[in-house]
Amino acid sequence: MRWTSFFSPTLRDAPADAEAPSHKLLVRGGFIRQLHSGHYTLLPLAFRVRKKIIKIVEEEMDAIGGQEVQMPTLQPSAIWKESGRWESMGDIMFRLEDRHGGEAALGVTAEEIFATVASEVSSYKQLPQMWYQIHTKFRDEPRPKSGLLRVREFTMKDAYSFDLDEAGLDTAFEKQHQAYIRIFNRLDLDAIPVEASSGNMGGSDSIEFMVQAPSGEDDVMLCSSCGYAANIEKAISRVDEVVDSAGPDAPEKFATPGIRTIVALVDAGHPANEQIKTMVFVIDGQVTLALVRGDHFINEQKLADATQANTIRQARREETIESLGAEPGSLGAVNVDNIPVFADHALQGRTNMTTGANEDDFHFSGVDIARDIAVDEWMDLREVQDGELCANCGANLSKVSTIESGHIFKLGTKYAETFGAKVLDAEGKTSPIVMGSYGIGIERAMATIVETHHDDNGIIWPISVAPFHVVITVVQMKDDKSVEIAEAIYEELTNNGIEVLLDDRDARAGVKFADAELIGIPVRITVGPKGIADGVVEVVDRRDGNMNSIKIDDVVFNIQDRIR
RNA sequence: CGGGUAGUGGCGCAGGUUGGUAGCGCGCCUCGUUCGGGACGAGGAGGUCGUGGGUUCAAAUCCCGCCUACCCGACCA
Repeated sequence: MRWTSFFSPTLRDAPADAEAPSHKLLVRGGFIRQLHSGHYTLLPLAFRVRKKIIKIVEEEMDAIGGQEVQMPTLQPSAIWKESGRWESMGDIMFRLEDRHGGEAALGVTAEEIFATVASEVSSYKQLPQMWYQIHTKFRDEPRPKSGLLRVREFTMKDAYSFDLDEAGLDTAFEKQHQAYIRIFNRLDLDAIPVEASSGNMGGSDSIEFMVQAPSGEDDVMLCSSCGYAANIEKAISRVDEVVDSAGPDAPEKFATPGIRTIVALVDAGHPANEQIKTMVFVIDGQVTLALVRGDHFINEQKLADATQANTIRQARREETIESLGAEPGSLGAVNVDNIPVFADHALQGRTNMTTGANEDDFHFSGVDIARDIAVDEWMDLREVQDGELCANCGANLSKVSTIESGHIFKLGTKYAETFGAKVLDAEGKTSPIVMGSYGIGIERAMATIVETHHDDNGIIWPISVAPFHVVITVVQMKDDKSVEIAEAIYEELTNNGIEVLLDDRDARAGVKFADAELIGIPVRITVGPKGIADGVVEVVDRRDGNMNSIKIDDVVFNIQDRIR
């Protein structure tokens, strides 16, 4: 490709509203342009990178027996209603009506459709199966941001496995896990597999592949000593024990005028770890209390997971007042029996604690949880904090910000049962197919690579996904000899299957160098009169800037060697 | 959804409080001189000032509504 006929509108300045490095560089480099919030046009450069990522993903999926298919993106509401996710997907789903008033949605993910197709499998002899597609997904994110990192329309590789039993699922899951490791290696992404919450996918185990980056939105707890790694929505740690002093025979109400927070109550002589923090949620329409220790923090996803909630939100002030009779700040679970109460494990067996009295400006002290609070269920609700101790080995946990690059789920039989995907086993018994689901966001992977592969001058693509392998910079377009040699090298490299961008623009060398570095081509060949006089061209490595003078006759071999 | 900021040529911005018919840098086009790290000179092209309404002789500027984008939050009970 010749630069003069290639569309790559580079900019000197990044748009003012870009924040993340990948956002700035992809816009500046002429890879992408925004159409509106969360929707981007992929220009030729980005499209080339996307294609390469897709190819790698396809090769690794095919290598573990994946069969590529394509499902419709416009989907009828019926299948989503059957699985219950027409409700539980909530506002994330783009919904629309056709001319007959039929409800439909744009695909967010495709478990329902794949399970529907899998209902044609009727014998265990046809299993296992593994199907995947690379297709557009639509998600009406509450807040698209950071260029390609969080968008509303994107390409996703979603794979689905179908097995006779749990053991088969384990095998498929492990194959995917290994394939993911290979994919991220080839993308040069240092992805850490972590234990994760399954969200509203349902199912048991799930593993996320997380890439550390400052612009990441997901927090992960890592143990440097034993390797424990978990999403903060799932992570656990050692809890420091508190020894309670003996309390009274019954809770004692006391006045706390103006005291509305844990901190204020600490100032009044009640240590935070001797308080009960009471939060009010509405879970699937039901007002519910969630309790954690005063110095702990609740993780809402943990509550959602533990209660298998479809929808969960914090209660509005009016709802709180109506159901408990007091304003936030004076809430508690003592004597509450008409509302479900869920409590964090760290509160189990605690006595002589302080909590709100459900009466404005009053609290209880001397609360014995077992005696005074009707806990309906104990669960893990506490969010691990940076620096807490690893539950496995006791070393320090550190909290790192990461980008979720892949997620694999063991789904179990939920979708198969709903959509009648069942087979007869060897004994002639009917059994539901056991499914797994495995996703990678293609454009997010692209942006993540930029997040982790750039310097002050621009992007540094790994060879495996670079839009071109080589850029030939002709320093002096007016120098016929330079042009002639550049053309010859261009032709020979191209004939050898190497992707070359020939910078034949009549621009100053500085401009050409800067653009080549900005768009991040891994290898640059500089052809100019200075080198030609000595019979050489310069070959520069984008990563380290190292420059080698190479004899013109040797340059093709040299390049082949580099990009192998 | 809540809070904040901002919409003026392709990109970055000024102008606005004090209304008078739009400007700067970069980029783009032409010519010339230059030419190994974002050149210089001369001459050009390009803007319904987000949008609808209002006030006024006159609105980018003042007033009201709406739209859009970005940032923070949507845990501190």
